[in-house]
Amino acid sequence: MRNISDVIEQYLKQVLKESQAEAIEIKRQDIAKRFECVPSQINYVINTRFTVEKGYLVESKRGGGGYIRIRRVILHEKQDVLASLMDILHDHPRLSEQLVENILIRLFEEGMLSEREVRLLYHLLSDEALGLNAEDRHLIRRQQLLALMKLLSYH
Amino acid sequence: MRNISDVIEQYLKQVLKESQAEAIEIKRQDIAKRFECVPSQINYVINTRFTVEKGYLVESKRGGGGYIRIRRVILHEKQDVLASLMDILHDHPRLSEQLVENILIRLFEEGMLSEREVRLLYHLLSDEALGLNAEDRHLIRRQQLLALMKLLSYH
DNA sequence: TAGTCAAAAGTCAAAGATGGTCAGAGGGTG
DNA sequence: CACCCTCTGACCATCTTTGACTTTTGACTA
Repeated sequence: MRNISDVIEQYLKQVLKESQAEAIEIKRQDIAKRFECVPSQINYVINTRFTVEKGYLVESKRGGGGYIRIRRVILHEKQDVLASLMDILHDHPRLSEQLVENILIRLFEEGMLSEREVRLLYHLLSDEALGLNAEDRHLIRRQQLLALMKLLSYH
Repeated sequence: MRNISDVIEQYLKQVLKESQAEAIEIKRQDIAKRFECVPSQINYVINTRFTVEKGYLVESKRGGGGYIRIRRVILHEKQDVLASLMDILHDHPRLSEQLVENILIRLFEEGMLSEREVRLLYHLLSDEALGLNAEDRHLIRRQQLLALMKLLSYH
């Protein structure tokens, strides 16, 4: 194998497969020692090989008893819908309440959000909830909608 | 289990559950001995795991016959839960990710949010979604949580 | 009754244990 | 040669553990 990142990637995927479970927990330090590399190499591998788009979810905790947990997830069938909605976000510098509503309703129609979830999210993203700093409202909405879509992109 | 704090947390919750009662009384020293740690470790566990927003109340007495009493707060009215959580929002100028998570989980435990809704909201309110403007993060979180609770109070 | 003492529990800050980030150096490939 | 991926290390953030010092309380004593 060409480089250590590929080796570590294969190793982690192997462990994940053998464990039968949908998730594994590792200690960054341990893996780094095993492959004789610096700890941040592990972050590099994770950031480049275990992304959401590739079907992985990573959580971690610092401090004593810390860990990195890698979870295998199944991607949602409607990636195309999400992609097109993200294009829309990209095309609109201003994310008005109206636009947010349209996007949420679209997600509902595609079966990706329940009616209650739409109501809930719309309420949180409303002008009223977000407050007066009109500039930032559009920014926050964009970021939160992106976070939403990232979450919806897998089961 | 990863670290002693988690172990002690589990132990106390187990005792609480088995006792049937809504409160248990422990001796700090005894618990510390049982888990071979310093007594102040118990305070750490209590301060980080048995917080008000998680639905626990802790009282204690020093001196001879001293004790620590941990009580699971059971509120029967949704309005009471929401009111107490709003008090908590009010008491915390900084709304960390951790606090937000605790509050959302509490709402789940009280039957006011589904698990999926918790995940959804948690992602929208995470540091990652809100971006680096640490100043405003706390403000946005407060406003959106208040909006959420207002919506939930209509039911 | 007031004072003293020992037995709890509380506080807090430092040390320890992890993981995260980022920018720059290093290397391989078209 | 240019560019993109990889690797490294210094510095940062967060959570846990520890211990010295403080406060509170009740019992015993003068």
